Amino acid sequence: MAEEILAPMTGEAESKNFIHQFIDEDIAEGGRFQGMAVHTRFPPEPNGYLHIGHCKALCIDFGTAEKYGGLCNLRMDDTNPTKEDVEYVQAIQEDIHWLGFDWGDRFFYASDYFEKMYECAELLIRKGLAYVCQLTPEEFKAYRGDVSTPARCPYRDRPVEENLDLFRRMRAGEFPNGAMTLRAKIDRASGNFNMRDPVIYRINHMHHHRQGDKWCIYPMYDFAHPIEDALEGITHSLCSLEFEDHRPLYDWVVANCDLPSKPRQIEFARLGINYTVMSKRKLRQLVEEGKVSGWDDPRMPTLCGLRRRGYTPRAIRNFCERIGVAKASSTVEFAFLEHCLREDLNESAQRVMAVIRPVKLVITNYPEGQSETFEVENNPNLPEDGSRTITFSREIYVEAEDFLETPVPKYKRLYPEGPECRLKGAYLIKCTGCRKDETGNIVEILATYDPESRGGNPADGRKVKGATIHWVDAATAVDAECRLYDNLFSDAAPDSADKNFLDCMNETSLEVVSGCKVEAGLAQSVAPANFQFMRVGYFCLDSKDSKPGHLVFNRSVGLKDSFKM
RNA sequence: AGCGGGAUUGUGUAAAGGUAGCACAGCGGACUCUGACUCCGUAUGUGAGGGUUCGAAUCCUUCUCCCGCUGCCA
Repeated sequence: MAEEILAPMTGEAESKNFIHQFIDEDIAEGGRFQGMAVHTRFPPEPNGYLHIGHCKALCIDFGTAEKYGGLCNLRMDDTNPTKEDVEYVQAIQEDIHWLGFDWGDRFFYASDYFEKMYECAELLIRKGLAYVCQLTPEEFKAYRGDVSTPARCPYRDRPVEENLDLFRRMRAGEFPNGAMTLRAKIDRASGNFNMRDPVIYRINHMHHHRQGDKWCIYPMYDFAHPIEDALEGITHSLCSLEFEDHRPLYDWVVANCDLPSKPRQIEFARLGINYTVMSKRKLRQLVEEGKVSGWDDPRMPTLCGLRRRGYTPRAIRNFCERIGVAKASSTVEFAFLEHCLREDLNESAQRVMAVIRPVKLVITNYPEGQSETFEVENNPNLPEDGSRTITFSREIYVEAEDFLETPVPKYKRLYPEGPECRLKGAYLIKCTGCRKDETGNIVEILATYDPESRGGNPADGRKVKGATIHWVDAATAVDAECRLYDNLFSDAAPDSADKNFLDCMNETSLEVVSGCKVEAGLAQSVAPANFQFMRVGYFCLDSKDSKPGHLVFNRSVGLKDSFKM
C-alpha cells in the first residue's frame, strides 16, 4: 500500500535541486560529515494541524533522506508550552502517515532534550558566552538599539559565578515570568539583530504537555533547534527561508556547545498557493471563531481538510514534488493542485452517475411501466474494478444544463430538433420538446429513444453527433444533498486572501444543494446520502469514517464554474 | 537606513560558457460512451545597462525592483 502511494505518477527524470547540490558538495569534500549518512528531520511544533505547506517540507525532508539512502526523523518541536497541546501530536502523526511517510522508530520530542540543553546553557555561562539579563521586556525593547545604535545591557558583564547562581535559581523557580532571561553574549552591534545577544532561555511557569511541571524555564528555538539536530545526528537541517537570518546563530550554538555533530542548515522557499491562506495562526483563528466546522473543514488547506474534500495522498505528494524547490519565494497556482488531483482520480476513481440539479426527462416512446437494467463499468481505466447494475425506465433525471430550449453555438446536448445524444450506457435519444409550468420554468424534457441502440450502441453503427449524457432513473434514484466546496478564498484576489482573510471567508465557498439525485446503489453505501463535490469535476462521499470514495461526475462542477459553451 | 536572500513566458521549475526545455494555465483543432482523459498545433520569457568571450540565463561590473529580519514565537 505504501509503495503504491510512494510510486511517482510521472516518468519525469529526477532533477537535482539546489539542496541536492549542496549535499553533493558536502559529501564530496568529506569534512564534518565524514562517514555520516544524510540524515534529515521534520520538526513541526504541535500547535496546530498540518497543511499543504507542511507537505512540501515533508517531501523535502523525507525525500532528501530517501534520495541519499539516509533517514528522516519526526520530531515535535515543543519548546514553548504556551501554544502547544497533545491533541496536535497525534493528529500530526496521523496526517503524515496518511501521506505515506514513515519515520520508523525515530519519533522524538525536543522537550526530551531539555536537560541536555540546560547543560549546554551552563557550559556557555562558564565559557563567558552567556549571561543572565534582568531587563524587563519593555526595557529590553528600548535597549535593543537600531541599525545605527548597538544594543545595551547593564548585566552583560556579570561575573560567571553570579550568572551560574542566578540561572540555577531561575530553573529552581525562584523568579516570576519575565523577571530575567539567559542571553548569549555575541555581538551587540551586529546588523543581524538575531546576533545581538539573543535570549536563549526564558522563564515560563506553565504546565508542559509532556514535561509536566518539571521545568519553568524553556529554551528558545534558536538555541534549542541546533542542539536537537546535533543530538539526533542530523546532517542537514532543512527549513524555510525566514530562518536564513538565524543561520549564523545556529552555527554559533553548534560551534560553542560541545555537541556530538555539526549539522548544516539549508533554507528553501516555503509553499504559497494563490487563493489559499497558509498561515497556521489564521487557520487557527478560523477554527476558534467558528468560521469553519473545524481543522478538517473541507474548505481548509489542512491535510485533514483536503482529505475530506477528496484529495488523495498521491495527488498531494505529486504536487509537492512537481512544484520544485528553490530559494526564490513563489506562489503556485491553485489550478496546478487541482490538476494533480484530477490526474490521480482519473486513474483511480470509480465512476458513478448523479445529477446535481435534476430535471425530469420523459422518453415518450418507451412503454409505461417497463424497466430494464444495464451493466456499466465502474472505471474505464481499471477493468478490474468491475461493473454495477443500473436501472432504466421511461422517466429519468438529467442535469438541468443538459437542455437548452434554444441552443447556443457549439451546444451538443439536448434541444428540440437537436442532435441525437447518448444516455450513458443506455440508449440513444432525440429531444422533441419540453413542458413548462405557468411561470415558464422547464419542468419536463421530452425525448424519443431508439430501441435498437441498447447499451448505447446503434444497430447500424452510425456516429452519434450529440454528447453523452449522464442520467439517473427517476423511480429508483435517491435524493441526496450535495455540498459543493470551493477553496476557502475562491472569490478573493490572490493577495487579498491575506489581507482581509476573515472577510474573504464567506459562504460562497460552500454551496449546499438539496434535491440532487443519485444512483440507488450509491446512496445505500453511505447514510445519509451526503456528497461533497470538488470543483475539479469529481466528487466524493463524505462518509463517517473519513475515507471518501471518489466518484467521477460527468463534467466540471463548481460554484462559479458551470460548463463552458 | 543595517543585515540576509531573490529575479528565466500568466504560474512554477530546468538549462554549471554552446539550440532557452518541461509542467500547469491560455488559445485553436482532432478524437472520445464522461464537453473528462488523450493527442496535435499555437502565443508569450532570461529585470536594465555595460564588459569578458568565437559564443553569456550562466562569468565580471553598475543599476533597478522584490522578499525576509528589529518576540522573553517557531
